[in-house]
Amino acid sequence: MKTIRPFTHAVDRLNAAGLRPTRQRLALARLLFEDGNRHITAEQLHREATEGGVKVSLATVYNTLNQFTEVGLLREVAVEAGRAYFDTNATAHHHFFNDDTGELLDIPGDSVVLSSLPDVPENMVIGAIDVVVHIRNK
Amino acid sequence: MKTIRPFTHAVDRLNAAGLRPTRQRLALARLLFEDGNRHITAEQLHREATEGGVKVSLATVYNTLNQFTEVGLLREVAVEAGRAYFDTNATAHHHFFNDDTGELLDIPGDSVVLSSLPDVPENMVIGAIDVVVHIRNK
DNA sequence: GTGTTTGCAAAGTGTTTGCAATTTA
DNA sequence: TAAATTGCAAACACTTTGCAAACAC
Repeated sequence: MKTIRPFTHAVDRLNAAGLRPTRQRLALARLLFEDGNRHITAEQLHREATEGGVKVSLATVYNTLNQFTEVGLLREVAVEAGRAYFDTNATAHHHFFNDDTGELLDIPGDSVVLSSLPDVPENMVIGAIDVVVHIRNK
Repeated sequence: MKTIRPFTHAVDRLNAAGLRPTRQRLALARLLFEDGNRHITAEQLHREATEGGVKVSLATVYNTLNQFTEVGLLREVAVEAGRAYFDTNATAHHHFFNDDTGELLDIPGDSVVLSSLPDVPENMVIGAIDVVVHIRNK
């Protein structure tokens, strides 16, 4: 055994999520999950797959990212209108967004903490909380 | 004088920002700023203007919203990919976003406070900080 | 075999842009 | 009248969808 994988194999992830481990989904899952936390757009993932010799259409990349998000494997992060970012870390955490480059970055550890939660309007519940700290070159 | 305006007149705002007070910009500025804090998309503002008898093209609404944002009259809030929201309160504050209805709402007062700011990557500065609390019907 | 998934191309959103006509200063 | 602004339509960027062919179980 050469490497220690932090999580299960891609096949197991897909099975656990009830998604058939097709060639395309497996390849995308490996790209997404085998290198730790990633922040990626559909175009980026498609390019990576293609350059890595994986034949998959852009439409399938979109569909797959959406499916993965639905089953909780990914989290979608809203940072700018017009482009969807997906985060392989689906647990609660926050982000830097580089407005110059479009790069999305985890904010390490607990260095941002919300000191209190607001009162939520009547009959509503809180879903996700997104904190995006926009940064740019000095 | 019938009403007390919390801020200057639309004309003055535009002049102060170095934008010519054209018929379209004046009408849009009134819709945006005369009723206090608003959260609005280009489509919504265009519909409002049209229904209120103001003739203005959707393209001009987009251009105007972008110009207003550039000069600091508005703030753009990223809440979901694919749609831009503009906030007439350009000062630092946070938002509820109703995932069911697409409605964007100020979080009142200081009920959310970031207890500490993260260390920013080398040679970078913090621009805006967006906190979006997603809510939905119970 | 049967139901699922894929790829393609077409369609769908939301937004920006080129340019002639209009408006503003 | 010179420069800025507008409206229209076309272009754009990103994403979704319909459907026949390919695939997984």
